[in-house]
Amino acid sequence: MQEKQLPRYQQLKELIIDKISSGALKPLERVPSENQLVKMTGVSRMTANRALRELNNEGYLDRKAGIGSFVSDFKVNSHLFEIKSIADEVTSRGSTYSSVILEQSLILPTNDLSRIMQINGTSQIFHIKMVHFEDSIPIQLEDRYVKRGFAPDFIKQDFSEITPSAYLSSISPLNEAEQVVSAITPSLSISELLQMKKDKPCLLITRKTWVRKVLVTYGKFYHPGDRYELLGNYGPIMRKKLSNKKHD
Amino acid sequence: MQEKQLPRYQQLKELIIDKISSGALKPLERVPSENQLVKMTGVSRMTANRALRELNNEGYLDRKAGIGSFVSDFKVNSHLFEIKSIADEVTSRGSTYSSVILEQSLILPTNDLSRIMQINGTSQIFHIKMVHFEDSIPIQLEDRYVKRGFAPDFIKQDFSEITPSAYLSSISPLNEAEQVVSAITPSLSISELLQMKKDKPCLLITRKTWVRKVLVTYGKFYHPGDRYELLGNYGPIMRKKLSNKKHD
DNA sequence: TCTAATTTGTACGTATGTATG
DNA sequence: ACATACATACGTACAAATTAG
Repeated sequence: MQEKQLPRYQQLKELIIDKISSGALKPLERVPSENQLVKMTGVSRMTANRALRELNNEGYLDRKAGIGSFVSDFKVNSHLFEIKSIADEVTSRGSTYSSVILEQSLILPTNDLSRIMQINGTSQIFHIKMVHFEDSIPIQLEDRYVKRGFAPDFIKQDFSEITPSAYLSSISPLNEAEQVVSAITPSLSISELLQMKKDKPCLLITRKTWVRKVLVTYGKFYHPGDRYELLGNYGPIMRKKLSNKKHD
Repeated sequence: MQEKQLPRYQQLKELIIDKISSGALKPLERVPSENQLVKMTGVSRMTANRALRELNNEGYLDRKAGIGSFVSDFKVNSHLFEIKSIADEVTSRGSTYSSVILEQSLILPTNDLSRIMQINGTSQIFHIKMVHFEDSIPIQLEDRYVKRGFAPDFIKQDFSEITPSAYLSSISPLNEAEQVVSAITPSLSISELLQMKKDKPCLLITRKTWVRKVLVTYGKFYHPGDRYELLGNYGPIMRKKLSNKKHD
């Protein structure tokens, strides 16, 4: 039903979020200024200001006085989700990142997989399996499935250059994620790939991500329990912005 | 140095956050209305509105048109931190919660502990050790230290009635937290307390919480890997408010 | 049911300051 | 010096929700 219309600042926000989600506005691109929004939509400048200011607070935009408002790049988005690219994580610790690709293919999903990814069993999906290293020591086994329509060129990418996570974020900012963290005893093959001693535990992160309410990826990420920790900060600490980017 | 003064709406926000953090304003208590803030501080109503509105968005306050603005209760705060009381978690799944207390005492910290908790080695601190059960099956071993000054009556509490987490939140909303999640092989004693099979992994959460920039608790939470998962949602899903509370 | 008072929510208009190019 | 763009602040107005009488 929804007879009632949303407030104008909210309509403006959703208009812009939609453009970001659909890819019409890409990371680092300029969004209309407050005054442009005034001319375009007829709202007052304070209303346009509120829309852009709140989008900034929510991490969708980066704004700078005298410059303009820009769509956040995927780093900021991943910060929003507390999900960082593993390569960034490693290099930010001052270590050397490397990777080995075990599989990169287009496959038919199993029954379980087609159910989880909410697709027809006859639609092919991408599968990537790779190990990520920090200073030549394995720290993550990535086993990920990607919906074909979302990233048609997934199979052609060189994932030793850009991680799947970073590549997917570059296509379109992911706007929803769910992850489950658990501790497991790894299978023999996983244990070997991660060069773990027998009977040592694994930290397993199972993650789904959505774009515009459509599930686009499903992945399992295995970490050696004694070589990896998942860190979370909550509270005012979060309120730090990095930036120092060039625009245009 | 900070010659430059903060914007007035920000000063107002910090004024109110300080009162919440210090306990001068407790959960569910009324905060001054916009018009009262106008009279008290001389700002315009829109400035007072912005301060209260942002505190609402950040989860510090619950506002209702026609009623007023109130400090969020600890449930909302824990939502902010993504840290729920284990008892709530269990009962919200429809299971029965119970617990066994192993230790509840005032102790002298070890060297490591006094360093971690940033206190003098001669100051006593509280120690609680207990097991939490879901339908009589152990799901968490809690091993927590609490600074004495923060909760002087900690030792007298009946933690079979209220969990340490809920009790601490009731004293003062925690406004900062850090947690590290890892997978470990539990020691024999932990493995027995959690009724785990030999060599099964544990999910270990090590958590520190602060109030007003002062570390008040440090705890380790052990979960059987096959009976516990840590769930995180990120994105627009988070934007749900429950409420239905009585005010006055 | 009606009215009035209070409180929040939204919207507009205006003004001034600061940062950038 | 000037134009552009964001940041803050004040003032006003009306609407919607709630409570008190």
